[in-house]
Amino acid sequence: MADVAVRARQNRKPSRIAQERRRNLIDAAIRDIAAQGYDAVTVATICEEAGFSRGLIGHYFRGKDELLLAAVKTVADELGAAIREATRAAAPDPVDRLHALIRASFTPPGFTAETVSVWVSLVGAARWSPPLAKVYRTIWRDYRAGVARLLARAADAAGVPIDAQLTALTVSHLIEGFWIGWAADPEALLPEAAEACCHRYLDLVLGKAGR
Amino acid sequence: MADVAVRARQNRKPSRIAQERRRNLIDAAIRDIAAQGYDAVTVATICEEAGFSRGLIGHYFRGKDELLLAAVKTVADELGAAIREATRAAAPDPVDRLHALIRASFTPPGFTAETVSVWVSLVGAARWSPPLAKVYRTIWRDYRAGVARLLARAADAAGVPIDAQLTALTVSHLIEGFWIGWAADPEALLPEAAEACCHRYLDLVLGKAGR
Amino acid sequence: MADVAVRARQNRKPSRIAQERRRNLIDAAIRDIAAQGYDAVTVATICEEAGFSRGLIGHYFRGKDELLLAAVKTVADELGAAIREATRAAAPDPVDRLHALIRASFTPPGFTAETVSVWVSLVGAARWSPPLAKVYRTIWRDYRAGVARLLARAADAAGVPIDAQLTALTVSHLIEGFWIGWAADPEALLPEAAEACCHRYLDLVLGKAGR
Amino acid sequence: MADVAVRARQNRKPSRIAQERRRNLIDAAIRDIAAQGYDAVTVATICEEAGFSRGLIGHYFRGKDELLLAAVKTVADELGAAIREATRAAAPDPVDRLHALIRASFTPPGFTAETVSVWVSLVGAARWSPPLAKVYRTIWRDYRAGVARLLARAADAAGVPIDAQLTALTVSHLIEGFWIGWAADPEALLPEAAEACCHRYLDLVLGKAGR
DNA sequence: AATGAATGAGTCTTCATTCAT
DNA sequence: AATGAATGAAGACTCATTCAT
Repeated sequence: MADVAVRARQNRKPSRIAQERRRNLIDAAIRDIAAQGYDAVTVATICEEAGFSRGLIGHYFRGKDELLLAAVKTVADELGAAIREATRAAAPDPVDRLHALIRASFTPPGFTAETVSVWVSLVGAARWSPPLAKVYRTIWRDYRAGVARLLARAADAAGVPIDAQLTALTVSHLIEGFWIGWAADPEALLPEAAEACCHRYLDLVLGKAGR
Repeated sequence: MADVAVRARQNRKPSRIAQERRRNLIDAAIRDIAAQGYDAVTVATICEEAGFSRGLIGHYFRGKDELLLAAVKTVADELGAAIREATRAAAPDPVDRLHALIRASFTPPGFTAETVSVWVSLVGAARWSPPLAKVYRTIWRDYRAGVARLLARAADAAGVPIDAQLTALTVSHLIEGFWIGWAADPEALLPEAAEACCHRYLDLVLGKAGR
Repeated sequence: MADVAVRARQNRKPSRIAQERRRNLIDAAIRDIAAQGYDAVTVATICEEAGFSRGLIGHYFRGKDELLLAAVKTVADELGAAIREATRAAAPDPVDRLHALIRASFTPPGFTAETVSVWVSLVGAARWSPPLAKVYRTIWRDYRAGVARLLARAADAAGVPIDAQLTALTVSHLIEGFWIGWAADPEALLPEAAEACCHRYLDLVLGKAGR
Repeated sequence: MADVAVRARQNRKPSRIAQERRRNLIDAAIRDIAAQGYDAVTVATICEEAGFSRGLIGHYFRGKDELLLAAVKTVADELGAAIREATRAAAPDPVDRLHALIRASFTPPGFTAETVSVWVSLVGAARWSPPLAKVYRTIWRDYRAGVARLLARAADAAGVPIDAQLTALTVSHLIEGFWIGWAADPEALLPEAAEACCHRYLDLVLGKAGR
């Protein structure tokens, strides 16, 4: 059974090549989702995109669903990492960090056509797919918690009394709303404009002008 | 050819029964999308949900895609109408109207599991489907224009200088962000909380406290 | 889901046509097993044999396995019925009935290339397939019980003390052994010879000469 | 070409290691057939069972079919040998030898789960596979001839006039019937009971009581 | 107007086989 | 000698669509 082989490889020590192939396929899946849309993605198109034969997928994943889930997870992880990284790289001031977080949310590598496309797929399917729902919830919780922490500190420093939880909720969904809007109609919404709106909101909520 | 029949019915004068059947199928499609997710709907499940046989769809729609498109259009239209209606029903004061618009965005009949589910499907597929993209753009343009108009008047009345376009963009996507978030994980986000966040933002941007 | 349709049809009232199609496909499957061997049977070959398209199977069976199981059950049922019928049709004397049972085991309609081929498939797969094992056990239990009952009465009438259970076991497996042998190498074993051997054994065990 | 290598190894002088590997694979195939059923065996499962990698099979066999055929042949040979051996080891009296033959047919090493499983596979496929048919015919002919010879001598010694050919046919298929029955439903048929039935039949046919 | 029987293209999955290392 | 990565053909299954009744 292929199952056995897959599990053996996954549990023990995925060989270098196995890891590489999994990554090849995941990357191809991500590109394919971005290029054709989640619904149009096919085992055949993914493998072609990856430059391998159709059958290969069976060696490294239990099936199409597992590959797609892995792709979504990968994007979610890297997205989280990119934003965390950018935030950390900013000045220690919480306000600067929040602006850095916003900037990272609308510039590569966190924000790319691929990332957003996969994110939209995730969002669209999470409600009916427990595994996807879990991925969504995980990244979302971390994201919002980070924003809330920074907001609390920023408000404290600025002497502005805010509800950090609700404000974090607002910031998070504002960003998500722009993502979604951009995904649906990229020509109608410049990432720069979206980013500007978010910066403005932050300034506004922290009492630094900007409307 | 069935084509002829379809066109005849659609172009000339859709008989009462024809209109009713189309509506039956559209409603069933909407319910089905909400119940099973966009990817899982099939002609068979829709027709079963509608209480008709599989073959009926061919009499009233050119195919599955056309039915689904009609369903999305219907939701979009009714959503727009519901919000316009609620806005119009509010006091003439632009601020009140804006708050009414927000409230209508998170309460039935504009906001329901069905509406949101279909909306998510629309958003997720618009990028790769020109017809869906058109639907999305149309409703979005109207929505944003309405918000911008009200915002401009409200800011004027309040004597607060704001960029009505950018603020309208922000409000729109904030609401959309909450919609999407609720769709993906309904248990993590109460519509009431989302609505509250939007009201707050409005107050904030119009200089009426609230953080 | 096709499932729903299938179940609806199966549970409520399989329409005339549905019953007919199921039977068409079952018969085709039986012919196909006999013609090509169990391992070579394919959804495509069955449907072609039945004169229908590949997709039809999905309308009337949950899948290939269910169809094959139905085919085996059908053969088992008809085999049992054929033998019971022939036995019943014989003179009331238990010895006559036993000889009739043996004759029926080696002449149509109980004994045909189709019947035997399917039987061999059943036997070969029963050990690893619970559903097939159940079919096997059911028919076998009935068969053996019938033989044992007749044997007991026959021995009683003849005044010969025999162990009806063990003798029934012997008769049953003797017949089965001939079936299997004929299936494996039809040219090396005439059904008439096999039948003769069984009659002989019966005579022998009932004290009526024959070696 | 691998062909050349294979042929070279097979035709000229299979090296010690080559012989050993072939045997390893054959044994693994036999175990696998017994464990999972003929239909479920796979090159992958066989090689895993053997403790080697998937690719090894290509070095020692032309393909899966050849390996399976070799496995069946091996079982057939060893089965024949085991029974011949047991028969030969018995007292020279033909009756004793016949009983020894029967005993050997229901006790290891001739009769094991592996042997019987493979035998069932052979029987089930022989009709549609000339090579398997040949294996079946060969072993069967020898077996029956041996039984017939012993029977003739035994009947002669006992002064009982029997048709040695037909009786040998009966004995052979009786045993085969029990094998098959045990294979299909091991829990319903004790090998001891089967053996007892065969001994009884022998006694009966040779005029030594037992019913 | 409505049904549902039938089709067949499209997709996923399995697996024997090949072959470079 | 052995590995295991890769292939691609074959098969089962799904499902939108057609059409006779």
